[in-house]
Amino acid sequence: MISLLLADDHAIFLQGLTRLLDAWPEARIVAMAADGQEAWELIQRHKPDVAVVDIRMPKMSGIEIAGQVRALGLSTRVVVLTMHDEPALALEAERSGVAGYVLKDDTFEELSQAIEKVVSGSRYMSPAVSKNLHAFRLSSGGVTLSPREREVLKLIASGLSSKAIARALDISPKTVGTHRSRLMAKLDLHSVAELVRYAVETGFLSDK
Amino acid sequence: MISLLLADDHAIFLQGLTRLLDAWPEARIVAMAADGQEAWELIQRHKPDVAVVDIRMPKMSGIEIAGQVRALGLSTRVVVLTMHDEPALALEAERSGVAGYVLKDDTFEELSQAIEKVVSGSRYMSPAVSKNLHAFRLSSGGVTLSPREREVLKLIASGLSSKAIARALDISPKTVGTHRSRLMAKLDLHSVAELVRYAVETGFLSDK
DNA sequence: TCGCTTGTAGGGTAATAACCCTACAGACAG
DNA sequence: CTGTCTGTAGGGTTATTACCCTACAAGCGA
Repeated sequence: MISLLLADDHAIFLQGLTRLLDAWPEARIVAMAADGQEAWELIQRHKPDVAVVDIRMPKMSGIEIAGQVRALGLSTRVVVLTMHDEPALALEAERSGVAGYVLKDDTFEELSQAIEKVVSGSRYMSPAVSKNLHAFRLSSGGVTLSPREREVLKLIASGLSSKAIARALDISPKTVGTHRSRLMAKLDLHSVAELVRYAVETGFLSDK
Repeated sequence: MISLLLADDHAIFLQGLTRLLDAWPEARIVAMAADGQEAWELIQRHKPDVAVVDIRMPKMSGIEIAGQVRALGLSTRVVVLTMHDEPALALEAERSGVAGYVLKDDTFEELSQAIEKVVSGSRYMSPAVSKNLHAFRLSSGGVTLSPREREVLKLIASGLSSKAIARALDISPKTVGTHRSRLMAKLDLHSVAELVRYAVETGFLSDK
């Protein structure tokens, strides 16, 4: 019997998912959470076999949870459930030690399969995502943004000007400009508008 | 017995919701759809009492469906289910004739209440949203963007420069600038970055 | 009819962004 | 220990944006 923790900030979704999993004999739900921090605390307390967590949650993202789980060497396997079929996010998840990656527009069968897969020790990625991820890697998209670049990107996407970002980070506006240029070069984007769109769509603002 | 149509592009969510509604004796699900267009066709065919639809769906948004339902004078009441507690979207929904507005982070009880409410002829809006909507209206946020302004906003958020937008719409870059200024004045935003963020977050790109 | 909004377009100026460089210290990987 | 990446910062130029105006015809609602 697989012990499960579920975390999602959308109550209706959580309720529905609970029903689906209740009807699945392989697993037993041992805890539920409505935000990331709560989920993380419950994982430490209950040490479930698998934690099924949303990526986009208040306080702490599913990816951060996976990072913590790995950092503390817990045996819990993390399966993230997300709406966005976003290669950049999937890459991020992979790097954080996420064991399973399932889309909300996959079916429940896909999810239960993922859960079984990850308890057996392997990784599972929704076919739709892995296909895109592959294409993404090939298309020179396998870029890694440095922590500082992420930080700057987040601020750009928040609507701050270079000058404002410079003040916020206590660096020169020229340095902000350099970071912006490098971001644009790496991502092959050519205007703030595109950067902001990229950031919002890949969840830079709300997730991390 | 209330007849229902469900539409959501997230299969897991739809499956979970189905379980929840199956266990609710008041209603019977007569049709389900995975995208907006399919939902709209099934509404015309089955004429359900209530259509519970996601806002953000491929091909056709829940708001567009509500508009069509009203345009054809169908008796079906539309309840939109959305993740985003976004006053601008709620206003848009209200104007399109949506009868109920429920957030995915409300509970199922909230949804069933909304369904009962709308069949009885009244409107239902999730308390969290109506609170924000009220604040939004007061805070001079009750702005209406003209069709042309929406169009320009969409292009700005797509990453096009004024010059490019001018070419696309076959108008002068100066006119684009005027639209941009008016958008910024109306929305109290002061940079493309903020406009793009606003557009993406209120779903201008993917929803409408 | 009067006022308001819309869509169009222009003249200005100042600030910012976008793109070109260079430079250098520290980290880290091969 | 040599090369690449990162974070820092500067000098340039040009393009674009942001913010001032004005203007006018069309439409719409009071």
